Amino acid sequence: MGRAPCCDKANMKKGPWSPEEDAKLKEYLEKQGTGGNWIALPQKAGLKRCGKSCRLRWLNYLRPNIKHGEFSDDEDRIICSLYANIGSRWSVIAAQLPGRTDNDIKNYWNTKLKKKLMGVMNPIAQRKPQQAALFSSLLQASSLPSSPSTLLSSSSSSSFTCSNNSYYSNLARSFTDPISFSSSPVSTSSFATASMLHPQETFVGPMQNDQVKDSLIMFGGEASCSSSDGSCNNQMSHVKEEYEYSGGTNNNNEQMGLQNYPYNGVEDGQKLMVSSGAAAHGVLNGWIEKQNGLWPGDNPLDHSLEEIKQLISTSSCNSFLFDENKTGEKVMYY
DNA sequence: AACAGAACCAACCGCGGTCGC
DNA sequence: CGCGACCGCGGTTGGTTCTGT
Repeated sequence: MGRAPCCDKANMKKGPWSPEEDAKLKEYLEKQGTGGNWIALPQKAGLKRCGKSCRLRWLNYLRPNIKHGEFSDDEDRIICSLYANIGSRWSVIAAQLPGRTDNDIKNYWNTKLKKKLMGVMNPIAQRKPQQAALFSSLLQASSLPSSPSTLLSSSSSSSFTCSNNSYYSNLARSFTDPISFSSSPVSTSSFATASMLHPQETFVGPMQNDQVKDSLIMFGGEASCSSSDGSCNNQMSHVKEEYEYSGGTNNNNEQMGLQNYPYNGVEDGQKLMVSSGAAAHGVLNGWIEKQNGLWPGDNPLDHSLEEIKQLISTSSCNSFLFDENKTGEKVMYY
């Protein structure tokens, strides 16, 4: 019954690997391979290490063609784009970056890239042009549609799936308090909702009340999606309610067409809050403002979605496929 | 120069899915 | 079919290095 015990942990060495151990492991793996069994490997290789530890050491450090050091701008964009799409699935992201390990990318994201992005968010509210441009670039790198209305009008209500909705909430999570969201499940359970804030509504967040002007539009992650097929139709009612609350008009149809949702009518100077569900608890994330008819991601000088796709498609791994039919935007499968 | 705090990153831990018995 | 080991993943920890005072 069952397999043999894994390893005697009491006799296993832990902590940093010595050069001698590295050499032993590398030599063994280059000659013998894993043999499909990491657990038995350390004994065969003469190492007092757990098989899991050996595997990790090999994958993250000893494996050939591992790339260490600075991440390039293109790598940054790919990471941002994929994180916005699929969340913290580091192994999947790593598959798009040859030579990078999931651990490496995870560390890079947690220690540098996330801060880089978060550092951009506050100045956005303060309208510092240079950083706003960077934010714009990152939004575009994240395959953000040219405007919220693009996202919304491209989806019929019945096909308003989590794949679409995770898009904003995952992006929002990129900018949000890691304590609040780092442990949140990713794309399939998150949902971006939207609401028009009533001008008189009390609003607690980083912005001062006097900054909250008429017709603020809020995007935010919302409760988890419970349906087994990944669809979030139950959440549509939430959107609908908030829309009704906002005083807007809708067609009273259960399958309210999202094109009726008032993002198309957003005017210059109105702001979009990229946020998460925790906004209700006072955790906000940042603001983007429509100016001259454009959202930050509209800058025609920025990388297009096609360029991002190209970047990804020309990388070594072809496990990703864009499903153009589902959203016309950015649902990815692997 | 010494210390404190921040940043970095390798390694560990625990969980969920898979598979062998 | 059920149990339990194995595998791979993402989150977290803790030691080391860097930076500022």
